[in-house]
Amino acid sequence: MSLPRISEAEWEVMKIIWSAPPRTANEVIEELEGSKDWSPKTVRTLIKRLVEKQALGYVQDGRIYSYYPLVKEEECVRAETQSFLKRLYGGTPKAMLVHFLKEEKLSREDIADLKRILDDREEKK
Amino acid sequence: MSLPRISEAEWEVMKIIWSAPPRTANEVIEELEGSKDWSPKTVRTLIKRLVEKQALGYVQDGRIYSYYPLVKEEECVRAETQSFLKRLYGGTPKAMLVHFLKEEKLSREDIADLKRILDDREEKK
DNA sequence: ATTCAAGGATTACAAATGTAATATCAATTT
DNA sequence: AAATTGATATTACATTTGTAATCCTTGAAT
Repeated sequence: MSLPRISEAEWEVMKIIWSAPPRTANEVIEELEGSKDWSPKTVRTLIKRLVEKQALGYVQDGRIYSYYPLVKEEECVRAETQSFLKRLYGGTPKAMLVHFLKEEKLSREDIADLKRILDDREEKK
Repeated sequence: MSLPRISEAEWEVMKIIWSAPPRTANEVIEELEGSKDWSPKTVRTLIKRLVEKQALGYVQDGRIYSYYPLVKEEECVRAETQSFLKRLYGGTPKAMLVHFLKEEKLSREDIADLKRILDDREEKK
């Protein structure tokens, strides 16, 4: 089963549903209210498209639908990440890591954690 | 000056022109022949759109144009990366870094390099 | 001078995306 | 029973993107 292509706006919806499925349309709409300035109609359109793409399924309870993911978050994240990596960094993770480690905001603690992970890997070799 | 939005296909063109500007359309077409199965017309369309978006400028030599970037690669990469991070990882790079540092193929040398980068950052604090 | 080929310019056209508005249907309220 | 309300379903419409094809122009070949 191949993963559907999830657009930028659709990701916002998926993230909410992944975070605690199943969700009704209104729950999604409400949760998006803080972050996005979308009309409820817009959100419903996004949900509908995700159902068409078979990224979401639903169960009906009376006249209310509750939507749940048909695709796993990790898989979608991995696929997106691969495509992103390939597009921007020629597919090799190291260039990307260098960029991130150099440029992105990391706390001192984050840095310590990351170093520990690298140490760990070195030992296992 | 705000960065233009560069589409997936357009990135392929930009990467080539960034790598050694300026480039003629034919040079870009030729270089893409190996990796992409695009008609020369398609590549020209992409170039034209990038000019419209003011991602590329050109100099004319006779009837041949040579295209050069109007936007910096690092800036575009950073912008794309930010948007990607925000979309998939809620804006915090750490989760992603952990994943990659743990899972991706890295040589012992890569690991050493990465550690050095982290050390460097720590000192600058 | 005429023709032709190769650039660039213009046009094409469907699918995806952002961003809704309108229509319909059923349950709840009066 | 009629009206209202609040779900879902259908329709809308501009922009972006992928993927070219056709048209126009000019320098080169004959």
